[in-house]
Amino acid sequence: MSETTEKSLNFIEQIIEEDLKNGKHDKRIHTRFPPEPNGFLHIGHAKAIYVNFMIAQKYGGKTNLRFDDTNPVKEDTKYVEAIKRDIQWLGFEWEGEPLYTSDYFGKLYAFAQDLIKKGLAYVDDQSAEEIAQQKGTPTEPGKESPHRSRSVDENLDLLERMKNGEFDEGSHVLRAKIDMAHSNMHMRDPLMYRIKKVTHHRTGDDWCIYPMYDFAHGQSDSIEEITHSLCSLEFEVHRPLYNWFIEKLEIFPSRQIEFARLNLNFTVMSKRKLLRLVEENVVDGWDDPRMPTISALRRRGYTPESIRDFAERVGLAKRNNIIDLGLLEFSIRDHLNKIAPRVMAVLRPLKVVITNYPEGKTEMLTTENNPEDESAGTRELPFGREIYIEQEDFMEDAPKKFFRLAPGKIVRLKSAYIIEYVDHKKDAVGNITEVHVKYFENSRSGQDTSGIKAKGTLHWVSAEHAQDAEVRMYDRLFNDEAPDGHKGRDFMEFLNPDSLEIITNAKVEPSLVEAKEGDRFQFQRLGYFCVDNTYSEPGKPVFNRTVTLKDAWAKMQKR
RNA sequence: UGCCCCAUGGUGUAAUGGCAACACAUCUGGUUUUGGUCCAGGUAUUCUAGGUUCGAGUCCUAGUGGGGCAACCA
Repeated sequence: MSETTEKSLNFIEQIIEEDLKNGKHDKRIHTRFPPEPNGFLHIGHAKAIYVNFMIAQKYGGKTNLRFDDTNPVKEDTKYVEAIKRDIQWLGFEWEGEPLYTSDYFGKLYAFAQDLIKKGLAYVDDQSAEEIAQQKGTPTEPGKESPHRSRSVDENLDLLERMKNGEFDEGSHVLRAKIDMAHSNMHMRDPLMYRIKKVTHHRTGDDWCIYPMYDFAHGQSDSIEEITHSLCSLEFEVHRPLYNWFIEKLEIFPSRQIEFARLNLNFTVMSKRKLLRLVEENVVDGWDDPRMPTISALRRRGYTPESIRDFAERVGLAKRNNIIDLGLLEFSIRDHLNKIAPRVMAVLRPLKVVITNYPEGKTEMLTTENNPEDESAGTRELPFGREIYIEQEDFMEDAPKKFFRLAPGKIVRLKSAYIIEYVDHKKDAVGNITEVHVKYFENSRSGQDTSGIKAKGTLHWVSAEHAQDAEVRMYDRLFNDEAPDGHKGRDFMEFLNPDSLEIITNAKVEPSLVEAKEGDRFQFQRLGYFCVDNTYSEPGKPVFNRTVTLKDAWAKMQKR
């Protein structure tokens, strides 16, 4: 037996294990993920998806995918497709076919009739304004509607006529009869149905009335016999109403449990704000790699594994939280470090001439594809008299701790030779245009007999063989930790003007020309990059920077 | 000034009345043909005040602080 360090349970797992112990629901566990198809899924949803699917998986249960489509004004089939794709990409499989709240419109209508018959619901023909006014405030009780005590038959008839489209939008609603003085605002005769003469993406024009969230969600859970209905903290105050409907309708008692949603610093997460970024063309669309959406993370080069790992690491509790973006970056670096092939790419090329290397000679050098993974094998890299190195890897006046190329310095070219500075040239305005070095012939990688110790190692590409490539350097969209956390200031004020830098003349090793959409690489010493799925063309890949490498040198320079 | 929820290092999450720990971040050092990875180590934590108890981060009360609730949205 191996020693397994027992991982402690989160509060939902504790509830579930208690239920299991008590034999509740015949020890069955069934969760659901209930998105409204009115926008794209983001990293916050990824956590909710992870929580729902992993908890069911852990206890041998099932997870439904249910589209909460009760408001046809905002919903659309195109979002249904995007949501399904994102969940599958994350690696989760829902039980059976996707479900829809709209599938239950008939049952919900019957539930409404049932409540009317029990004297627990009534049709109100006041305006939205009047109803809002009578609702009271958190500190003052509300007033009862003058229509509150209509007869069962009259209510039944009015509801029927609402359904049949005999009334205008806004003229009538169905309300639950609970308590207009209740301390919980949601219990003050909440709306159950409103008239909307709008075509629904699935039921078409079958219905003129649509149920409100509170009269749809819990009952849908119940119809599907969901045992544990997990949702975010904001629905905590809805729980008494959720339970009220279930109790009065005498239907399957699903249990709602709330947990804290994910918040990330340096970003915004609300659909409304993300939509604004898209509509005002601040970004390139919902899947712009700077967005926190699942589709953007995918395009940026994040792996499903890394997002699941992140969701695991952020934990699960009821405390409001703001997760450091650095944790997400840790998760993707950690995964990519293990799987991404290392390649040579120079973003800002500086020509280096090896003056003692034979002109016209090309030799092939062997380099490992991934030092973390022996099975990744090796490949050949062409080397010649002229190469490109990174501009920032040469300094005319270098400080002591600069372990790169500079007057008087010796460095190793990764997988190639050790070189020594000889000379450099500048243009009229003082830019360095070319560096001359000499190489040590007996220092070739793998067969180094020179005995020379080089302090630094540089990445490079052969000038003759290098290919031009476009590289998109993405950075955080906002330069403020909480862009939407400043009272009286718009989050757009905190946009990072440098969130995208497009480099069109990067030099990459020849093998990269064949890179395909979605391929991920580590550009040696620079970071992780992947082939963009939108701008790339066959033979002309465009690379997105997923994340930089950790950079101790940059950190040192800041100090 | 009503109701509900929450409070543990910088950020998250554990400790289920019995030695406050883990991850990320941060700092030192080592290894290294990536200033990456890896390895070793350090800094740093129970909101306040009472109470219960042999013993409280944990239970109780009050306070303080944070969040949520008054859409014909979900």
